Amino acid sequence: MQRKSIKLADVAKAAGVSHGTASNVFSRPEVVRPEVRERVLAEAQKLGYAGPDPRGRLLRAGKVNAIGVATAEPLSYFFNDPFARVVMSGITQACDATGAGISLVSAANNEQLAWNIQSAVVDGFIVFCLEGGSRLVELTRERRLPFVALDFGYDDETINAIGVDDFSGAGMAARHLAELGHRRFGVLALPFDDSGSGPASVERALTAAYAGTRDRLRGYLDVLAGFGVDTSAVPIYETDNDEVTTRAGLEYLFAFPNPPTAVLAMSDKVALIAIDWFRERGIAVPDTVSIVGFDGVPEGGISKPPLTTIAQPMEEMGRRAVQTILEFDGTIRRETMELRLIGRASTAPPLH
Amino acid sequence: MQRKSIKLADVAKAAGVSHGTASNVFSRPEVVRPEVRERVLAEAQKLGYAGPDPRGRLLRAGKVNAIGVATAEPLSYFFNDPFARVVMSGITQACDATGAGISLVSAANNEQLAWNIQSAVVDGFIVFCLEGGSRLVELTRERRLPFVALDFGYDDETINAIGVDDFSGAGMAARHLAELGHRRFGVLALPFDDSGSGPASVERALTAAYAGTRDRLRGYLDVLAGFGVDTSAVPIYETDNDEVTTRAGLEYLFAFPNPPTAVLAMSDKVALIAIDWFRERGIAVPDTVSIVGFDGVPEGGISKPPLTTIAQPMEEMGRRAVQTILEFDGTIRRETMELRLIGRASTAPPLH
DNA sequence: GCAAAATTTTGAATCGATCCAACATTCGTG
DNA sequence: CACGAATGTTGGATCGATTCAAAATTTTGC
Repeated sequence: MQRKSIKLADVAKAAGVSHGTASNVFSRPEVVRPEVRERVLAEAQKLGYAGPDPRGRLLRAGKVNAIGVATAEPLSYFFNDPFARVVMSGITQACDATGAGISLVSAANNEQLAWNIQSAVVDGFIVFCLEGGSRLVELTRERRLPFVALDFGYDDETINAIGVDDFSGAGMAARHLAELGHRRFGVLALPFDDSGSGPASVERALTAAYAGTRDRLRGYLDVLAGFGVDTSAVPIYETDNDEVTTRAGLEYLFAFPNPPTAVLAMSDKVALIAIDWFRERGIAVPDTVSIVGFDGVPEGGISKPPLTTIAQPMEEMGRRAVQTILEFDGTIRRETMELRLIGRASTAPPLH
Repeated sequence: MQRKSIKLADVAKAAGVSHGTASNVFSRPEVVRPEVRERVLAEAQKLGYAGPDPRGRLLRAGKVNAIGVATAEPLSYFFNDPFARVVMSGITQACDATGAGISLVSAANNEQLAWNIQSAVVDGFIVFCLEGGSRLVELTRERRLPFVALDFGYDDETINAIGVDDFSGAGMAARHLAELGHRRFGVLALPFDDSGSGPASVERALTAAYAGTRDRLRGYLDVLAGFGVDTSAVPIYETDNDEVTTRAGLEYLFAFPNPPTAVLAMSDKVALIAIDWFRERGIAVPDTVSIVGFDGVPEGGISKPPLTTIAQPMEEMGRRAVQTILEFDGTIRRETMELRLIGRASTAPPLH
């Protein structure tokens, strides 16, 4: 805009006062004599001074009053993914209440991500730990700012985390179906590690790198075993939590001679894709097949049929995350939030 | 964390090099001898140095590589409002492509807002101009950074803006209904100014402070007049674009002895609330009443019945906004985006 | 072995503010 | 009028880095 940007010192000089006084005019106006204040303000106006540059202020001030929200997904994730959106909703509530700002941090490639995390001007980070979360956590840790991992997919006890009890949550889903009378199951899993999708053996699944996925699977199988199901025969398909791999997973599960009467999906997203797939093939839900999701996203309430699911208190998690950052005092805080079975119309007793 | 935070100078001293060299180790590693680099890095590690503080860097560097997105609504608006979400989706796409970050700026009260805008560390602003937009624009203008107003609700030719042709868009909606044969209309308007909701006269509406609302109304009436409708008799209700006032508006419109067969809603949000209201009362849409919305939010595609609407290219607007900021060269850019009628099942010829 | 060229390192200047101890001025009061 | 208190103003120090011209060192060429 200007040839060279005006700074506070220029204004001070023009008004014939010290820069200290000029600074006071803007940051503590009551301390300077009205007459002088007017003069400085007038001069600032004349020079086209844009007001104290936050960069300068920031350097001096301790805190920024903004928190960073980081993910390894592209930025659009925050606005398009249902889970993220609900969590963000909770985060914004807490930020609105305390007047804190939000910086969205993310990047397409890893290098960008590192840079973006290193250069975010924030008081702390909330990290969405999805696949590849551990790298993100390392990057964030290096900033040595308070940060909290959301949805901890692994068990590093040295960082703040807010997560859920995947094991017992999955158990609730399995028990719900088993109590309805189901005995033939299929599992649509989330990624076990970075290696891609496909059918998975129980052994592989139980030694998965991603603790969240692993615990959910353990939760399923543990309960099913209690109901006398031969868990080693339960087909498991590892999806990428996307449409293509979920559909591939369904083809796999329903190619068996004795297909499942109940599907355990590790995310609502996968479950909703499955419901579409069933409809397309004329497979009745819940009459022919029951399905339970995981997460509790709003979309699950309006699908046809509405989805039975294990709901995470997403908004609450977002709010807690902000609190954890703002109130951080050096002691690690790890919270496990309650999961809740929401029984809707996608589950029913098996026909036979 | 630390008693006192480690800075680059400390590391430099510890490693026995100048701070200039220490700086190079981090920002241009290739320029310093490997041996020295290792030593500095090792020392940094030992001291627990968190890497160059972005605040310091920022002061020196010209640009921040982040853009601010501002609104007078609370932060949750960005994640809960359908219109905002789709626009944000476009904004994030453009930011992802260029590697820019996003800071969300907003505040519950006006004072906070001013402060937040003044202290946002960004290269420019995208301003969501809703009600109260002009104050927001003034605040932003004072920062003397590039900024672009989205959905320009008023006609200040001195600022960048990306908007739509409200007049002709509204005309499309009205023509669609008129051509179906409708002659009795009701209008659910957005706010005309800050003064609250209620029935509005045509005169008041046509002199409204908010140009967007005014132009949409003019667009409706202009076309309707062309079809021989007595526009002075068309009931208009000013809503706050929320549930309560929309329902009040519907009570008003449908209390007339000869109620409308077609409703012109100035936003999809209002239109979708209306559809709910109709269903609750057993009023068939589109058989008894047709309704056209405005905006083209995704929800309109899955309502029952799906909503006929005037769609704004929201994602594209978001993308353009980012470009406008990043490519700003001092020349004002005002873009008018194309609107498009999406005909869906909420409109049909009147029964009689 | 030495001058010239290439590579590294140095340290002062700068970015734009805020803070604060010291100094200056004004005011009230006996 | 003098003195202490109250109120305003000053300018140096600081926040934490980057930059760049100049100085120091190493390498190259002959």
